[in-house]
Amino acid sequence: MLQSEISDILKEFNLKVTPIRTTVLNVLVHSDVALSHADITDKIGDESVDKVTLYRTLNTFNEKGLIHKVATEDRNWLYAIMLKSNKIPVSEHDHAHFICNSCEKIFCFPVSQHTQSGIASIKEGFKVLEQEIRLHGICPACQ
Amino acid sequence: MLQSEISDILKEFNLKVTPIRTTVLNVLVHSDVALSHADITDKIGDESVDKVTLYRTLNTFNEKGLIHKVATEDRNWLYAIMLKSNKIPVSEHDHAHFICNSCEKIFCFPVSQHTQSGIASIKEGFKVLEQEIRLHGICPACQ
DNA sequence: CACTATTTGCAACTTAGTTGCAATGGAGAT
DNA sequence: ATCTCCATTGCAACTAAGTTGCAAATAGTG
Repeated sequence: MLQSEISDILKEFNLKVTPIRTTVLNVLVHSDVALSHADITDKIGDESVDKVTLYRTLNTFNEKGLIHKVATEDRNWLYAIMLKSNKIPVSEHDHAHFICNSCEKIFCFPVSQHTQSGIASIKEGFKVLEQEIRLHGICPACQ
Repeated sequence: MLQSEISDILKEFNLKVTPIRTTVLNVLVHSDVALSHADITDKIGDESVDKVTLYRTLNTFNEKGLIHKVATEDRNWLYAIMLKSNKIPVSEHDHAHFICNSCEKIFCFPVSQHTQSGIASIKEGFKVLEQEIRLHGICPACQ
């Protein structure tokens, strides 16, 4: 993905284009798994980013619907962008997370309407507005 | 539920019967929603329990499969027991959590095999071993 | 270029949860 | 009932993730 496309995404979400935001978004766009604050810090590597700034950047992205947060089993946050095939991020309320028991990576992908409908009326009297499905197992790379 | 039944559950899970465990299990058994460490401390009230002991008690219960932990959106742990109709706890890998957007209570209930099957093969190459479904919405009491 | 609102960096703080260790106590054996 | 051993408990100090306040820097607009 070109640098200009990263900028375009930021502009589309009404965010000022800054070096940090570009760097962070770039990392997220090129990852197929959800990343923690520490993962992102590592990936950025050299030109170290202040931890507070990174938290704020991620929270801003999340508030604008550009990425979303997943709380892990060990009570950390993971952050992931969801891109449609055309590389434009979509904000999605209904999605699934697959957590690999072996490598502990978290994969994130949308869930079909068809799969959702089966769950929608689980219990009398509970009005379901959005949902997340967490799957634990073994990812293709670890099998 | 009688005090002797609480003891029986502990024994059944190979846990020594102690006053603290009895108290904590009693609180969990009588709650229809998942409780945080702080919730449990509050419910116990007077005869204050050391926070470390409570964490250890909850983790022990969790390891033995007597209760299970849910990570909340605000990165706290909630703890819940799952009872079958006959009031014997079941250790269940596949279950759903319903989080009320209004009162923020978390309800926990098993998911039918039928509902599960729809999700099991979401993505090629991912071997699903267990799953959790999170539903966000409005609980009956808040409608 | 100049101006303003937003973003960034630093230091200090908060809070959930953990670790180490000594004291206590449950429950099976005698 | 008492002894003994090992699991459990309580306390203090610690860790680590994430937040807050504030001053300095900077994007974007005219």
